[in-house]
Amino acid sequence: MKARKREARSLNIRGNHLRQFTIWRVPVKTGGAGGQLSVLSQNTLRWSCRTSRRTCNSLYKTYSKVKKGCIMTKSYSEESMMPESQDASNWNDESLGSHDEHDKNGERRAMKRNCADDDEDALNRLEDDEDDDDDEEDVEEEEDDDQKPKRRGPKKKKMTKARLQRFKVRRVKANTRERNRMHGLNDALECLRKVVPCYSKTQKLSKIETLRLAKNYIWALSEILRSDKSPDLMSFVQALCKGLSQPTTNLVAGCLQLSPRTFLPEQSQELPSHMQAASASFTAHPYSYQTPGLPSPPYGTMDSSHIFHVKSHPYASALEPFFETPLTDCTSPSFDGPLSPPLSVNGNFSFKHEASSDFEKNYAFSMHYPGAGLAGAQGHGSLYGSSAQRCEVPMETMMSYDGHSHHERLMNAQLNAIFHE
DNA sequence: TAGGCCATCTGGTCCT
DNA sequence: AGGACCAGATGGCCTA
Repeated sequence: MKARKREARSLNIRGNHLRQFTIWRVPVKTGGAGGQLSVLSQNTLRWSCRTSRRTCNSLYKTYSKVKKGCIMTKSYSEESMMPESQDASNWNDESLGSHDEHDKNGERRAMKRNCADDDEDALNRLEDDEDDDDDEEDVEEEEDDDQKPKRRGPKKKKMTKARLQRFKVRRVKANTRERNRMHGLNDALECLRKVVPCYSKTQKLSKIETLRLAKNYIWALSEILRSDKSPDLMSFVQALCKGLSQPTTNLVAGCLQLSPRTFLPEQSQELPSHMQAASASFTAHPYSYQTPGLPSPPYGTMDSSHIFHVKSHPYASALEPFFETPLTDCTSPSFDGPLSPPLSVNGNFSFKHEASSDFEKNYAFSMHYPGAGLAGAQGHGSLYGSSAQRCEVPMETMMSYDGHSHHERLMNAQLNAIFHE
């Protein structure tokens, strides 16, 4: 590594005033932030970085290889404009390196790896640790009488070897439970992804976007029930996309074969007058539905590859103004992932699966599908007409529905439903 | 290089 | 004591 000896100065780190250590400026281009490799002592190096935590860690991994056998510590500061002369004791400080016997993070990471690979192996390793502990004295609670005020209340029991082992085993089991719990949560979220009006296997909605879209979807369906009339497509999609990030909006637009430009609020003033009127009929609501200003990830601009294209549609000419590209354009790259539940604003359409998919093998049925998905299955179905129109598929079936092999047919059905009045 | 998203670990809190 | 739940911390992966 090329480092330039810069200067010698004193520094106060964690109350320890270090004098006359050498700073090596590491040539890292971080928009003026940069990093410094400080030689605190003969065998102690310190990586300081005026960047974000993520960048600091990344850079640390690179520059920690500079001098093997040394104790490496690192620190970072989010304030990239911090003057160089500023005391680094204010920086977020943490210790790293296997040489640091107080390295809690290193131990945590090691435990993480063990448990992630195999809990049994981790437990075996803990047993090995237990063997190692036999050579040591019992671990007692850390006491710094000079540094910290004495605690009130009952003293903690001494951490005997047996207690330590039980603690470790308990921790491993708790990690397993927590992992499983999060997996269950993710499974439920995946189910939710499949019942909101936008689903793609290759471009999954993020967790937060899935929740936002689901909330919007529920609200939009509720509004339909409340007003007892079908909204227009534009206002419905507007309601769906409120507060969503640009990529998610694009995805929803793609699922509906719309151009996001035609319904995004910021572009609404550019819409033709009849579209604005249509939007107002749905968005002006006594509940004063508001999505708080949510930060949208800087994913970039609209990606036309997400836009659905259908081969033909009976309402193509009527829909033409809403679409970014001609509906008859079948040469454009098609949307990789279709909708999961067929989206219907009024829930009047029906479709039948043909015996050509994996889905058919497991779910042979013909049903009238109220686009509400969950809502339709649970209670909104009766509001969409006779019992014959209700979804009579068990919830488990609904939740595991996967319509990837029918996306074009479903899309046609959806559009048919949306504009069938 | 920055930042978003995610999985995982961890310790605290609450409840049984 | 132990399980469920939660939030913070961390590193990996990915994209702009």
